[in-house]
Amino acid sequence: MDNPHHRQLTFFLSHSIDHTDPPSVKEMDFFSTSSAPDHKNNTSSSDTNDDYQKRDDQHDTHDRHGSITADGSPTRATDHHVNTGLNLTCASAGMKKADNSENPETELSSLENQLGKLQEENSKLRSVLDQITKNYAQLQAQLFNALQKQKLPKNVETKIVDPGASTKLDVVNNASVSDEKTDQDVSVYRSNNAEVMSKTHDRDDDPQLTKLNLGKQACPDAAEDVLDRSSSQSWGSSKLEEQPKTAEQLPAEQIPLRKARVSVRARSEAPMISDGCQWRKYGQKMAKGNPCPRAYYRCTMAVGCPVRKQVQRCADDKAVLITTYEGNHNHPLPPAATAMANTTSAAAAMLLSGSAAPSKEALTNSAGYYSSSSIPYASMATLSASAPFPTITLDLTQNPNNAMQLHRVPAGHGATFPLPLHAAAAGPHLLGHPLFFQQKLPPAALMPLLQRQPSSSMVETVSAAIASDPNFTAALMAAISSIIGVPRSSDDNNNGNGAIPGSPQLPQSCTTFSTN
DNA sequence: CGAATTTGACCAGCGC
DNA sequence: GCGCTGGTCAAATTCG
Repeated sequence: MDNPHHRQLTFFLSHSIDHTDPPSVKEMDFFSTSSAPDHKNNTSSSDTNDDYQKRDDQHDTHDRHGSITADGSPTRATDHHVNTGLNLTCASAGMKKADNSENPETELSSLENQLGKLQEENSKLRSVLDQITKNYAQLQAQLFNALQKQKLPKNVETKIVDPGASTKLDVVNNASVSDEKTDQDVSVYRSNNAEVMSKTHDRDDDPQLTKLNLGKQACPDAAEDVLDRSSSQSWGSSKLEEQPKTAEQLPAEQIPLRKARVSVRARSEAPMISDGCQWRKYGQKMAKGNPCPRAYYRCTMAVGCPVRKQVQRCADDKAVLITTYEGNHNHPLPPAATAMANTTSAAAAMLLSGSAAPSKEALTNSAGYYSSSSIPYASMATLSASAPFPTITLDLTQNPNNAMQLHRVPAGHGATFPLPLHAAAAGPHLLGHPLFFQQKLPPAALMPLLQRQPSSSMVETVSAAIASDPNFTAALMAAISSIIGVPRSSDDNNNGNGAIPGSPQLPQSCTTFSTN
């Protein structure tokens, strides 16, 4: 919104580090980001997008000064004000000085040539990025198709009305998760995955979505798309909305998904963690077994936004704030809110896809695999069936060595399967990957991902931040989702370090490191 | 005065 | 059918 190019700029900048870029790359709009020497380490939440815009304006002003000189303005003194600390600008200034004795028209044509090269370079980068995104989406769609053929020999409709087909879930969730609807919905989700992928490009008629698709990664997009359906329909239980038909009455692709909830546990003294969204409290209840009331909030950033969240303090440890998100936003989000939304969407998508796929043995096997590996910071995946909805919990209350735990709480008995997941080290690539729990994905297939784990410095940085500041939760989400959702929507122009009020911002290095 | 919050009532789902 | 519980509504209240 404020700066539609910001995300893209960040992407390019992060890659320009490793390459010998032509000066043109540095001179592009990247001024706004690279010219701010304090930007990388800027931890001020007041550094809003407006500030970036102001900086852009200032640089534009400088550029205009330069153009004045290029036009042969007699006031050559403006050359001395051009130095913004940018190499290219300096080089240009130096070049101008060197060309002072030459014809201004020659200088102008030279600048035009450079501009042309810049545009050409930008165009190439855009096309490369677009191509990568498309390839990723295609590969993911193919993978889902392959998994479908592997695990869904029956056609979708047959599967939906076949209660006996719930054995997959039963393996995971034990006998208590024989919920037929859950199985149906999950099955539909899985069957729709490929369709979701393809629809990523079917929505190009939406101007805004077209922008988003330019650089969107398929995984989070698919997750959000799926959850879009889930949220908009699952929350349709409201009296104000039309009741969805039963599974048997609807075509497979129209069957609403089972609600997936994403719960975030974080230590915080504040009554509510800041996630960048605007919420309105609409109810409060005393929940059974917890002396602390549960507060109900709905998103008020757009009329009809289906997203709800529940906030409650943990009965065992009242310092722990449990925030449960449900649904997906139907409107553009500010960077901070996008971060959280991406994270919860990715987690929910992973839950939905994973709950249908993994077997107990698979979890155990994978646990054995990972626990036998030398991956530090292993955590656990918890399966339970007490919840009416499959719930995934991002536990940020643990010690720094277990900065983030992943608990899957579908239904039942509270059985715990050891599934080491080091979200910070193994990377949100896995955390947000719907296939992470797929038992038929050989461990070897995950190795490349695991090998991409960031250095310990990243881990330590995040972990230390979490340990030192409970409000870091939202910022961590921003960092995670900045990786999961790279690149994100055009209005997400804060390098993934959304301006979360009261929350410290992640060093840019985190995002840059993980992206590469 | 409008927006946000509080709080009791209401409804639906579920288990007995 | 009844009671319990979770979730939502909406009038009343509070706040800025």
